[in-house]
Amino acid sequence: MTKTESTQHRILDAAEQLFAERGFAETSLRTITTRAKVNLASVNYHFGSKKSLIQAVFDRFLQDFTGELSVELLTLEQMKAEQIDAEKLLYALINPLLAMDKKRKNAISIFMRLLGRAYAETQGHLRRYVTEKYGHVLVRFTHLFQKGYPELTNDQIFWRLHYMLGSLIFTLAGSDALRQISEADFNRSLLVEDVIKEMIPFLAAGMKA
Amino acid sequence: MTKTESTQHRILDAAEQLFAERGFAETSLRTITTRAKVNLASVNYHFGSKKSLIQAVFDRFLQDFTGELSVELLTLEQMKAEQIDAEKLLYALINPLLAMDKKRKNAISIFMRLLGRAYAETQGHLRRYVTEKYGHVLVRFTHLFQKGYPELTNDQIFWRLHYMLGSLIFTLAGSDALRQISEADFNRSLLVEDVIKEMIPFLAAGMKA
DNA sequence: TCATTTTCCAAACAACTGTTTGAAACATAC
DNA sequence: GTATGTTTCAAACAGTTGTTTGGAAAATGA
Repeated sequence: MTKTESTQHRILDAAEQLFAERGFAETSLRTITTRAKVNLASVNYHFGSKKSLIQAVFDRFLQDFTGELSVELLTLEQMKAEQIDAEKLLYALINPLLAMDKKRKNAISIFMRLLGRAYAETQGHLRRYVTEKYGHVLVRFTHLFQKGYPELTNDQIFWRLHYMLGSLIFTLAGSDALRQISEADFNRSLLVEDVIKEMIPFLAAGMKA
Repeated sequence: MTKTESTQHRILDAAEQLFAERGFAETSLRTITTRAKVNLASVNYHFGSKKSLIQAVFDRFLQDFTGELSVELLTLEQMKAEQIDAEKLLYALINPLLAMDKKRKNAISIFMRLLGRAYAETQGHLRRYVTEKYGHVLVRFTHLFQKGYPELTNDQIFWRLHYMLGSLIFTLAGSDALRQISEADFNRSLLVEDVIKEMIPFLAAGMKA
């Protein structure tokens, strides 16, 4: 148990945490390799470059997430249009997230932060990489949304999807910090799952509006 | 007309645009001073440091925004509880934004990008600076929300406010890019105002849920 | 006009960045 | 054992970063 992990694994673990905390440009390879307790040169040896390391971090998360999301979408795709509603669509996104969080501590927060940073990367390398490699799953989600709510125009679907993602990413990315604020102000503790469950009615109401 | 602006003004203009586009760490002082057509040393001369320059950029935006927001809140604060609803609260935020956008081109997109980046700054220097200096306006907004919807718990108010901000910031920060996607996919042009008006029913429904 | 303060500017500074190198250490197979 | 391929490591590389410096230029006030 807790065997010494491989160098690549250790680098990925340290990198994803530091990238989520500080951002890509603000995290130097020396910080990563120090935390991972590996030699500086091993990043370039195993991953080629810092850019490739960033992509590798995303790949590990997104393969896991999109895999589970695809299963959720498959069951929804077999339903009739009347059976599809906003809540079911939301849970198709949230269930894979919660599953990730069970396997790895703070996975949701880290993952959402990374997504937020990828989105902020307006120069777009990373955003393009992510959408080109994993965009097809989002397209399937969009089609289910249209199927469940045929009275909405394509534009409305498109934008409401982004409003929803905005709430999700923004809130869950900051859930650590926000939870602390909430605990200080209202003197009660909150779990990520509680925060998410609080979101469902808000988002569902908006999607149906 | 179009007199040569002061050095500080030119630096602020170049900086806010570049910070919004690329981020703080990704934007060097040399890039800023080149675009502003001023000497490199003038940033440290006029602002002291890069960090102070970032704060100055935020100050210029936030003084403008919170000033106008405060006026909107004042009229709401004179209303009876029954008159306050989600739509009015949303317009209290949105009207100052639209006013800014009229004065300065793409101001909404730039402003929201900056806010998103400040929020992502989890180390927190900037976030703390912003909340400490301008947080009281947000507190007034929260109180109005509570007044209008007394059936909601403090927790619900707190979180729904953040869901709303997430949608707003996320969507409007990327509105340039998203508008392009939307125009390509659905072959119709959109204005920022249209995007915002699309958001109102979504957000209002969620807040009332 | 002269004296004083403010602003500008080219050059240099030390610190840090991602990446490369070549040899050492290790592992694997024969 | 030797030979072969893989992985680690300290050191150095060239480039970029924010900041400082000291003198020139401009502006200000008497």
